[in-house]
Amino acid sequence: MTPGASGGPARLTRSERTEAAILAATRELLAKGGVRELTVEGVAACSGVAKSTIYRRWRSKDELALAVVIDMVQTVVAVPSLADTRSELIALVQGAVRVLGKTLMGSVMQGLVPELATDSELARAFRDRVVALRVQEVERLLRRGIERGELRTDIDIGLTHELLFGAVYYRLFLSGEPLDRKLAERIVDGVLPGLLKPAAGRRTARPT
Amino acid sequence: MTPGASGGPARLTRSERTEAAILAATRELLAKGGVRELTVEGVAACSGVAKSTIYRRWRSKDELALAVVIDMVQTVVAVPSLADTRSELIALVQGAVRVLGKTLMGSVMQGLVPELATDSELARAFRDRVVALRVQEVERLLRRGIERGELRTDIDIGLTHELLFGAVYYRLFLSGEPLDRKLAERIVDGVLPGLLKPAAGRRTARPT
Amino acid sequence: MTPGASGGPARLTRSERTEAAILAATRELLAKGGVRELTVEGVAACSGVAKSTIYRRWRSKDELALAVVIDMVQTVVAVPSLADTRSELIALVQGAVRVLGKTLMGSVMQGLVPELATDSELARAFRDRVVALRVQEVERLLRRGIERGELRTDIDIGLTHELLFGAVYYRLFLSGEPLDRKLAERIVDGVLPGLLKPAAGRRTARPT
Amino acid sequence: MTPGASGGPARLTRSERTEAAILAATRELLAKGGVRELTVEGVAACSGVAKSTIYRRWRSKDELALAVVIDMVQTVVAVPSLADTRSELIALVQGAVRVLGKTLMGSVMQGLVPELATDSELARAFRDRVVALRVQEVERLLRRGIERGELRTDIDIGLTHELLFGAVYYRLFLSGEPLDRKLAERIVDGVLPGLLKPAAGRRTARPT
DNA sequence: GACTAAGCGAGACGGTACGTCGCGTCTTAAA
DNA sequence: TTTAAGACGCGACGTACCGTCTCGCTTAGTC
Repeated sequence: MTPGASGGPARLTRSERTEAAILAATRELLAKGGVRELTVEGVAACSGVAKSTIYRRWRSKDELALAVVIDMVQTVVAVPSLADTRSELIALVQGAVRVLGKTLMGSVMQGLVPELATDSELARAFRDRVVALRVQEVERLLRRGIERGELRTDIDIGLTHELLFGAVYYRLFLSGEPLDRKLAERIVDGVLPGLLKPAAGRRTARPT
Repeated sequence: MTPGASGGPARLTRSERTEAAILAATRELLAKGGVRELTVEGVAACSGVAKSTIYRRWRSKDELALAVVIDMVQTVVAVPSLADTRSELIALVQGAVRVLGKTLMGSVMQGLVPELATDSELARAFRDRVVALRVQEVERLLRRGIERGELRTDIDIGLTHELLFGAVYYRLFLSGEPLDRKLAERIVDGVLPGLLKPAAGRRTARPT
Repeated sequence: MTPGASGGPARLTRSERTEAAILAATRELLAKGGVRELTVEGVAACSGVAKSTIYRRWRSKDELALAVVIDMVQTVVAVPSLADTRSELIALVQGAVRVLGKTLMGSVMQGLVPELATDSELARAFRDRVVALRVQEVERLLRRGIERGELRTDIDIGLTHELLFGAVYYRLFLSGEPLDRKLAERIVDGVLPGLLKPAAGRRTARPT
Repeated sequence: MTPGASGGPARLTRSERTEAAILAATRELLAKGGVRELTVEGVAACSGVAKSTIYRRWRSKDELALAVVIDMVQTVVAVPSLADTRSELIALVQGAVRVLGKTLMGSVMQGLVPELATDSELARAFRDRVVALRVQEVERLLRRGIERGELRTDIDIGLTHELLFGAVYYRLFLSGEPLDRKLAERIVDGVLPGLLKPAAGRRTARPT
């Protein structure tokens, strides 16, 4: 096929091909070994690219890793409309459980934690491009639940989001418990009572 | 009579003094710089101890860091008996919030995450010596609440523990929201409804 | 025109400059201290080169030392034609006596002995590049003597070479006797009778 | 047997047993590995003796090694009277060839060279206790030959000793040629002509 | 269609830290 | 009180990557 031929996928310039190779190699090496064992020399060898070419594009190994990681992480699947809010929340949490437990996203996130702690610019990017999306999705589902009359109107959306996902990441990062199929349901059932419209005469521990 | 047996602090052997110096230096260097910038050579220089002496006690830099970290982390403050379970749970969570937000424990825990992911032996140690303590404390409080008649009898203790602490660590690790004074209370109030004894005719989302 | 191509000393590439610096430093440090006290770190510091750069070129400290040593040793001065074989042999041996006794070659050779014993590859290199040259030179002189009619035709060249130099090295390595000016002459006069053409009726101890 | 019982081999004190164990272990480790791979820690482990006990007796690793080596080396077998001087010299040289080629004495001597170069006290000990014995033995044989009328009366004994043994050590240390059975004979036949009584009318290259 | 400068591969370089080994000294507990 | 066991300070080892730096060789674009 001649260069610039229409129809097919745009012919990539050398520079673009190079960048793609680097990113692919980085992803591959992240998969086995995680951030901890990722080395620039490894990426260079695996991608057939010179080390200097990598450094021409990313200032450091961490920047490269994080570019890839952020790119992977920001994929968020919107939850379709289901019968009730409980089902929708379970679907949402289940999505996170699955991607963290079954793909390399889990180890990627583990490696990401100290980077976020160190690099405030990265932390902001992560909040804006990843966390915010999750909050929005939670908000969307909760608002729908409120409209349906299922949920209280004074829900703390940010907190709910933190409870739902916090428990998942707690397993991933610290407790080491498995990310299994029942987890999402249990989490939602633990959080949901605080979201539901109070029944008449319902007893509560909240201070008056 | 054993030398130094009376009165003052027990006379330390050289070996003990050495170990103490290493740990102190490690703690100091962890404080500024975190796990990321901790080096064995730095610890050696700072503690006035030979590198080989450090390696005689810990197999690697990570093991040293983690020994210190685990040692710091496993300090769990038992929650005293308070008026009600809500107050006690808030006190428990507030303890974690404070230590993670105000001391270097926060950054230490951030650095710990990828280590736990990599080193399964360490992960087990962490679970046994840190997570398990937390679970026990949650269990103690919840059992007391059940005995008092405040709480349901079929509580999922593990899940509760994950919800309570998961949200705290989620802020620390990912969302970057501040670990402030109101957090513990909000978390507990988000989780508590699922723990309370159901009032008669209470509406629930749980499947029958 | 290539930079520096005309006239002056050829412009060296960085790599060449580096190698030269390493070798110079090694020679300098060998001079004071000998092989025993030579360290790669010392060479690195003295040459302003990184340790890793040294290890990129030589597999170990010994290899470096020996590369330099071999390089120094393989300088063999060809003996010019003199009046007779005796004078030529004396000149040859005297050359070895002088370089071993007056330069640092002596201590270098002392340090070389256990290396040769340990490293068979090195031993081969030494035999091929140093010993062989000496044998050749002895052979050249002896053949000339045979052509002149001075020497027997059935001389054992290898043995002669070993006798001539063995005595020199024996002093250097073991007996500690000085390598003085008369030594070469005495050695040659001890060996020469076995090389000369037998006079008629000459008495010999050799078995028939 | 009760302590101090007379008759049997003297009961060794603990100190003597310890020393013997150290020496035995040193000899054993010298056998495999040579001086180069001899370590004090190895000797301690192999002899079941504490390192500090070794250092109480020898100031350094080298001293220990050399004590053992010297002890081994100074074993010189006196050559019995044979038919003629040639046979006796061959027997003498053959003794050295055999012990250097077939036992660990060869590698021991190789390792000894740089030590002798470094440690002048050791060098003197070696000369006095080893070299001198060899010279004496050569002298004894040569004097007998002179008395028999076989040899010239103005023989340079020291030189002869250096020629005879130098060639052997030259092979061992530098040329790497095998120490085989013919070697001693060839060496002696190379040196002997210079020792024999000159036949009448014999041609010589010596200056008048 | 040749020319040129930017981009690239290759990989050497100065560094920093790693974890190891062996030295010779020093401490401690036991005999 | 002497010794065995072994921890200690030290210094060098050889390795792995870091991020920088030359080098020629492509390879697009410009004339």
